[in-house]
Amino acid sequence: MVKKMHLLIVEDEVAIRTGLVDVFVYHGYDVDFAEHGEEGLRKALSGLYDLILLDVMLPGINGFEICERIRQQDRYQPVIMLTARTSDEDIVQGLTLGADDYVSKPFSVTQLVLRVQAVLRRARIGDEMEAEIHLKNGLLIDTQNLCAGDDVVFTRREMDVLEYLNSQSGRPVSREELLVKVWGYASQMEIETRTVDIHIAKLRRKIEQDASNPEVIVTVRGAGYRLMVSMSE
Amino acid sequence: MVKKMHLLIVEDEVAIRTGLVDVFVYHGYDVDFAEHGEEGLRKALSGLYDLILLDVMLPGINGFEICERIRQQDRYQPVIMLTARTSDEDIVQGLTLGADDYVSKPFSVTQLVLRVQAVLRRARIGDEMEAEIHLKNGLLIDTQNLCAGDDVVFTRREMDVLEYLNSQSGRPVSREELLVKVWGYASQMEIETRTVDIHIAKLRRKIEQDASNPEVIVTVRGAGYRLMVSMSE
DNA sequence: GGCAGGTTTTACAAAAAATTTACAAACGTA
DNA sequence: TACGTTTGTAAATTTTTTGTAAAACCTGCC
Repeated sequence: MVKKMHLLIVEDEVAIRTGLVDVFVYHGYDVDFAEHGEEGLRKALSGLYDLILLDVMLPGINGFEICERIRQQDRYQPVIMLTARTSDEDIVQGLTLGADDYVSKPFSVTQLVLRVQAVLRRARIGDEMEAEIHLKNGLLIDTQNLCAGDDVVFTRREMDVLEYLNSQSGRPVSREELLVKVWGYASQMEIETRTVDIHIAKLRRKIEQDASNPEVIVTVRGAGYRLMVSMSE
Repeated sequence: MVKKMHLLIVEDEVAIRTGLVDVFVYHGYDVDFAEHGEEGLRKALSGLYDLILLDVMLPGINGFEICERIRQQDRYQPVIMLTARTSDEDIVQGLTLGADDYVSKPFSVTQLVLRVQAVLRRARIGDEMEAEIHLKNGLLIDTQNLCAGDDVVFTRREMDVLEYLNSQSGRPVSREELLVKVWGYASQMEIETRTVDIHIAKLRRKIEQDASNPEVIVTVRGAGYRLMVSMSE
């Protein structure tokens, strides 16, 4: 079964925003939105979304800035820019700042849906999971067989967590992000569970030299967990 | 030794078709082709090809339809769609109908070769069926005669399962994959049958020393079943 | 029809995994 | 130091996955 894609729509005009939300919900996406630049930036940087639709003209921080900031954090986060301006300078700027596509208002809604799908598909191509993960402490994880070494075996969920942490290469990943990306929770809902912590604890018992003094899955207080992999590649 | 990959090219324009055939033959593929939709559909459904290149604009049945029919039969059959149309409708339809990739004409030939390679790599094909399977416990399976040793005989279905597990050389294979590849289930719909487990249990009773402690067909919980073959080759 | 061999469903038990709960410990901060 | 917050984790509980016996179901055959 294919997991629901999570979109973030950053758009201040109410009519357009609600329209877009409806359309994408109708098409089966999980949709969250932001009404101004600050909120947009904060949510965009949370790592919770598979794709971000970004209006250029926003009160507060503008779309270009947000896009630039996103790129600083995550080179691969898909972003599509929306704008009323049609001048070529904008397009160029949007692209050089790293948007994956650029749609001018007024746009056809089907058009936009299609572009979103295209960008998501393209993003998935470079998304192949690794067969092996080399941890900082030398342990070699076999992601296919859910094991490491001769006597360490992982459950499906544990491996999913490891793989996701690994895919974010060294960045601390929040519990919320894990719940969305690994567990498939919808991003908006209030979450009240400790299951992530429990899984981290179990993983640590399996992969750390000294589980009470973790060196591979490091806690970044207030931010999340961070996987330390071998530096040799 | 790696098996030659078999491609099917479904394309009505002679120039493009022969060009593509030449290119892929040059790159070491076994290539067959079809000139119109009906022939394409028939050949595509034969299950003989590792990958199908499908033009969208065809006389008779169009590429989308063919793709849809292929998907009904085999969820994992790799398909790449080719099209001259650049309208977004095509893209979306191709994607929702399940093509693995989508290349717009005019395309660069190297591009296309690369995409083909990428899709094939992802599809993990390339293992041929063997006449004999040497199991880890020394048992020698005669796949032609559906037997092993003097008094172990297999049913057709049991042998198909064994052969498919063997073709995936040590990788755990999920129930779902077995249902698609061996039973021919097509759908992405929720599957609700225990028949795979039952067949595994029967196989174990025939090939394992101690069926309640399997060493040849190993369960990888959360991932599937994995066949352990003799290491001497 | 009845039979035989093979396949699939059903039903239940056992095992494993996921999650909640509850409490303790660590941390940041005033 | 005292306080609220975040994190760690043992134990209990719930849910899911797996194994398998037995019954039901095919399908071709006499």
